[in-house]
Formats: sequence, structure tokens, C-alpha cells
Amino acid sequence: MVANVDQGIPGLSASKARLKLWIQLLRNTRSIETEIRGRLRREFNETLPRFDVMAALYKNPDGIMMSGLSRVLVVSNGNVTGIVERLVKDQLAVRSQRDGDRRTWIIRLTTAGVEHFEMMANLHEQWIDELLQNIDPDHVDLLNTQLSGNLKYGQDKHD
Amino acid sequence: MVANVDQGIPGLSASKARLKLWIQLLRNTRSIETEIRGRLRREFNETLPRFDVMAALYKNPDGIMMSGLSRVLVVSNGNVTGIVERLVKDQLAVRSQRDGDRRTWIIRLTTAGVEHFEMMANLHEQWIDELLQNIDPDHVDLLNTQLSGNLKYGQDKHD
DNA sequence: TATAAATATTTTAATTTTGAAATATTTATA
DNA sequence: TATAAATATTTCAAAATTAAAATATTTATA
Repeated sequence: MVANVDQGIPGLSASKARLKLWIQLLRNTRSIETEIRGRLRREFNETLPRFDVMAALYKNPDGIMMSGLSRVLVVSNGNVTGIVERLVKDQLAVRSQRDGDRRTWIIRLTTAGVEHFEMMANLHEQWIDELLQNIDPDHVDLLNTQLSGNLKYGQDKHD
Repeated sequence: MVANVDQGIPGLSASKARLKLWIQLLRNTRSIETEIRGRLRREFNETLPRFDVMAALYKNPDGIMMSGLSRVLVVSNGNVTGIVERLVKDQLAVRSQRDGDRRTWIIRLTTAGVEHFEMMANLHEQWIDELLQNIDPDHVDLLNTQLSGNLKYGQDKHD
């Protein structure tokens, strides 16, 4: 057990205080995600994971590899396979093979996919703006810096 | 589209800046969750959702209802049913009926469950302490306040 | 007291998610 | 050039997750 010094909250060690705030952070972000998920379903009959993949594809009009999606969305490879499969089946995305590298797939939104995403994107941005109204962007920025500071592990590449 | 005023980041409207930071926040928290999930599996052959449920049960030695677990963990009712079922099967938790209300179940950790959780809890707390080393607790606290400020929707109760 | 509304939970079907193993391909090295 | 190592992706089985519907019970109300 870590020594009970340097405590910002009376009676709690620094590590316990950090743990508590971390749990609250997860809870709060999950609440907002739940709200967004419900609105996507009710307004557009769309799921959050599909929306997230489409957003990543929209940001990459020249296409992005499966592993790129996995990296920027911080989900497993196999997960991306399933979601993209369904988007392709719905003709919202296409897979193509390039590069002379026959292992890699390049994923793009179709015209219908772009239309579908743009139809949702404006309202989605307004929702985030509404739900995070109280947030000071500078604080989030700082916290993001602090959060990513210890990620010697996973993916923290820019977009 | 929201007017392009009050911009903290050049070229980005306030809502776009907020959206971008929100996505980064989700990505960073997810990276840390992924790391914790992997360590739990490798060190203890345990999953994160099960650990989270056990943590909530440990904090409530007098028991907590299924709906209470659902609320504090911000997951659906049906989800809790499945996880608790597996914990009960493994004899780490028990369900009991009290209150004179035959709809409700009170869930508790068994002695084995308490032992199992305590065995993991210290190391888990160290992991969080390590992974969030760069985090200023005051900033997380402030951000939590800001995040929960707009949650007229979901659950933001204490505990 | 019936009946309706509210509450607590489980069930169900579909999707999401993970980690590990398998497959295919490319790159590096002996 | 073989062979090994690395890379990219899919497949697989199990668990997690959701939303909606179903079930059971309690509480409120006419």
C-alpha cells in the first residue's frame, strides 16, 4: 500500500483519490455516450459504433486501412471487421485493394455513405455541444495531455 | 451550423473544438481501460466488467440491488444480470431476497468473493496510480463537475 | 377492492467486443 | 533463394452490451 501522504482529499491517499476520480470520469463519459447512443437510435436508427466508424472514414476520404480504424477508434481488429462488413452490406462503405500489398484493405465511404453521415453529423455535433456545454475546452485539452502522457503502451497517434 | 465565433483554436468553431476534444477524451480513456483489461486478464485471468461489479459489491458490504449495480456502473439491467449470474456460478457472489419485496434481489460478495477481490484490488490501485501518474487530481475533479453538469438525463448519483 | 400505473428484474435477439488462433502476404536474414 | 520474422486481416468462441418486450410484484387510485 502506498504511503498516506500528499493527500488532496482528507483521509484519502493520493492513489485512492486518483482512483476515485478515475471511476467518476469513466461514469460521466459513459453517461454521455449512453445519451448519444439513444439519440442516434431514435433519430436515425443508427448505432454508435457504426457512427464512429463512419466518422473516421469521413475524416479520411482517401481511405483508411482496417488497422487504421482499429487504431484511431481504440478497438480490436476483429471488431472493426464486423462493423465494416455490415456497412459494406448496407452499401455505405467499400473495400478496395491497392498498394501492391494484398494483405491490406482500404476502406472508404460510398456516396450514399457520405450522404448518410453528413445527414447525421450536424445534429450530432449540436448534441455534443449541448451535452458538454459546461465543459471548458482548455481543461479537456489539458486533461487529454495528462491522460496521454503515460500511454507508453497503446495508440496515441494523431488522427 | 453554429456561428464561427468564440474560437479557442484557430479555424475551429467552439462546437468543433469541443467535439474534437471529446473524441480525444474518449480515445484516451479507452486506451487506459484497454491496458487495465489486459493486465487483469494476464495477472488474474479476470475480466474488467466482472472486476467492476465486484468493486461495487465490495463497496456495499450490506448488499446492493441489481438496479443499483446498473445505476452506479452505468450499464443496462440485462447486462448486470449476465455478469452477476457468472459471479454467482463461480461462487464469488450471492443473491438473496429481502425487504418483503419479492421483485428485488440483494447481491453480496461471498467470503471467497471478498478474498478474490482484495487479492486484486491493491495491485489494481497501483496500476491506476501508475497509468494516471501525470494526472492532476484537481483537474479531473473539475472536469467531472463540468461533465456531470449537463447530465439532466442519466445517473449521476453518488456512490 | 379492482384496476391501472409504477417498479424490479429477466429474457430475448441482435450487435458489439475482446483475445487468441489461423491465414495470407510481405520483408528481412542467413 | 530458402527460411524466419513481421505485418494485416479474418475467424472463432466466449463474454459483454444494448434496447425492447415479457414477467412478476408492489403501489396508487378510482
